[in-house]
Amino acid sequence: MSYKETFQFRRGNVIYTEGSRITGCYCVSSGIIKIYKTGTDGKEQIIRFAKAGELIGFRSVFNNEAACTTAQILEDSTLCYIPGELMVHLVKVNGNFAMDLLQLACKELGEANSYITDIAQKSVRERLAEVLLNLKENFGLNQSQVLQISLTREELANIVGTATESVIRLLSEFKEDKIIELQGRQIKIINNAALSKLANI
Amino acid sequence: MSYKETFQFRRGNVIYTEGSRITGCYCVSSGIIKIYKTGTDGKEQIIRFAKAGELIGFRSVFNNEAACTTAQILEDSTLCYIPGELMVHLVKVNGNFAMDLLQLACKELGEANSYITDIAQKSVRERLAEVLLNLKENFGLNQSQVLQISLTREELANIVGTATESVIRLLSEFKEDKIIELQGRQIKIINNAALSKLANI
DNA sequence: CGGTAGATTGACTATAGTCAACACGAGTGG
DNA sequence: CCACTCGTGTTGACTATAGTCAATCTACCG
Repeated sequence: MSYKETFQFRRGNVIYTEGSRITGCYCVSSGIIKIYKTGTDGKEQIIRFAKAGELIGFRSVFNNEAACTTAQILEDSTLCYIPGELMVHLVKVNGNFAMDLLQLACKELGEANSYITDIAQKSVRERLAEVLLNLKENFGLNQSQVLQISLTREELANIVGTATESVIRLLSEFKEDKIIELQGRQIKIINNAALSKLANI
Repeated sequence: MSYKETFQFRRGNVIYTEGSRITGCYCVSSGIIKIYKTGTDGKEQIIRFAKAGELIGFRSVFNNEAACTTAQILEDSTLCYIPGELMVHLVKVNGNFAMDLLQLACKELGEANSYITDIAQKSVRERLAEVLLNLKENFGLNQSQVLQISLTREELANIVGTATESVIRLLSEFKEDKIIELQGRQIKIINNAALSKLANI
């Protein structure tokens, strides 16, 4: 694909910033990207993570608007850049490509709607349990049942939509109840059923 | 357009229910539709309203999934039904149609992301103020500055993501502060600037 | 070895949810 | 015509949940 250029990025690098113009999207070859919005008081709200095979930045490209989120590397990544004009061109001439993208956008929309309902209606405890299950679903566990994504307590709080201290207290509680084990940022899931129950899904 | 059929619906009618299969989408000719999800405890979370010119149900059609929301008539409506196969066909053969839909999905996605951040980070007071401003933006005011959409207190609560009683108390507060006036379900906005300030946008 | 970022804990507070009682008006059926 | 019910709105009292602030603690890094 002569149109694609690949780039390497390291943890902490910012791919694009909320409010900036972007000229294309990126397809993730490897690594993990954190996509977040910044609230009025400066607090991050993590919207989602993107991993290998996923596409970021397409919303701004199609709407021809400034980015409404910031994309930052969580784990060293390789990304392919795809120019906006190419994306638009492909959508216009290739019906299947258009359908794929539409399905992608609709999938994210469905997830966003669930997220809204959860944040609006569930307790922080329920949401944290659910977030752990989602992370397990998306990133899996290694052979020792440890979540294959490393997040600070603050980042966890910024997914759940709560204060860092609340996450810390709840994680300790889950640990007390033998649902998880903690070792620094490593979170080991030992009682999946209990977690599902806590999440109240 | 021989493919289109139009239907009349009355307040309270349900167009489709969360979990059900739908075979096409509806384009709103007139009226207002309430789109909501039901949380685990049965509480409605209103995701958005659709009014004349807007399209509902396309997410399920493109993803070929059960509906993830319920669509219910808030104000008597006329809707055009568009079969799913036609939508998919048009996306595949008409590049501009595909782009339009993609832009629509992306627009909703951007709004959903903002909504997530707001619910996660703002207080109920701020969110209620913001909701009133959004309703004004989307449905306008009549000549007496009254919001052109009539919602129960419970529905307001189900947009904001809070308890009915909290909405009632906050509306009374806004009234005390001469920001709005209330007459049953009619909400008159008298101090827009104060409302914006409260919403902390 | 000092410095820094992140993690943890305790104490306190505020925000918002719950529960219960009551008000009010629109319809309904005796 | 009147009692009644139902849905909605309102208010008060209480409670619980979660946020804030401050003090440490820890690990890692230069």
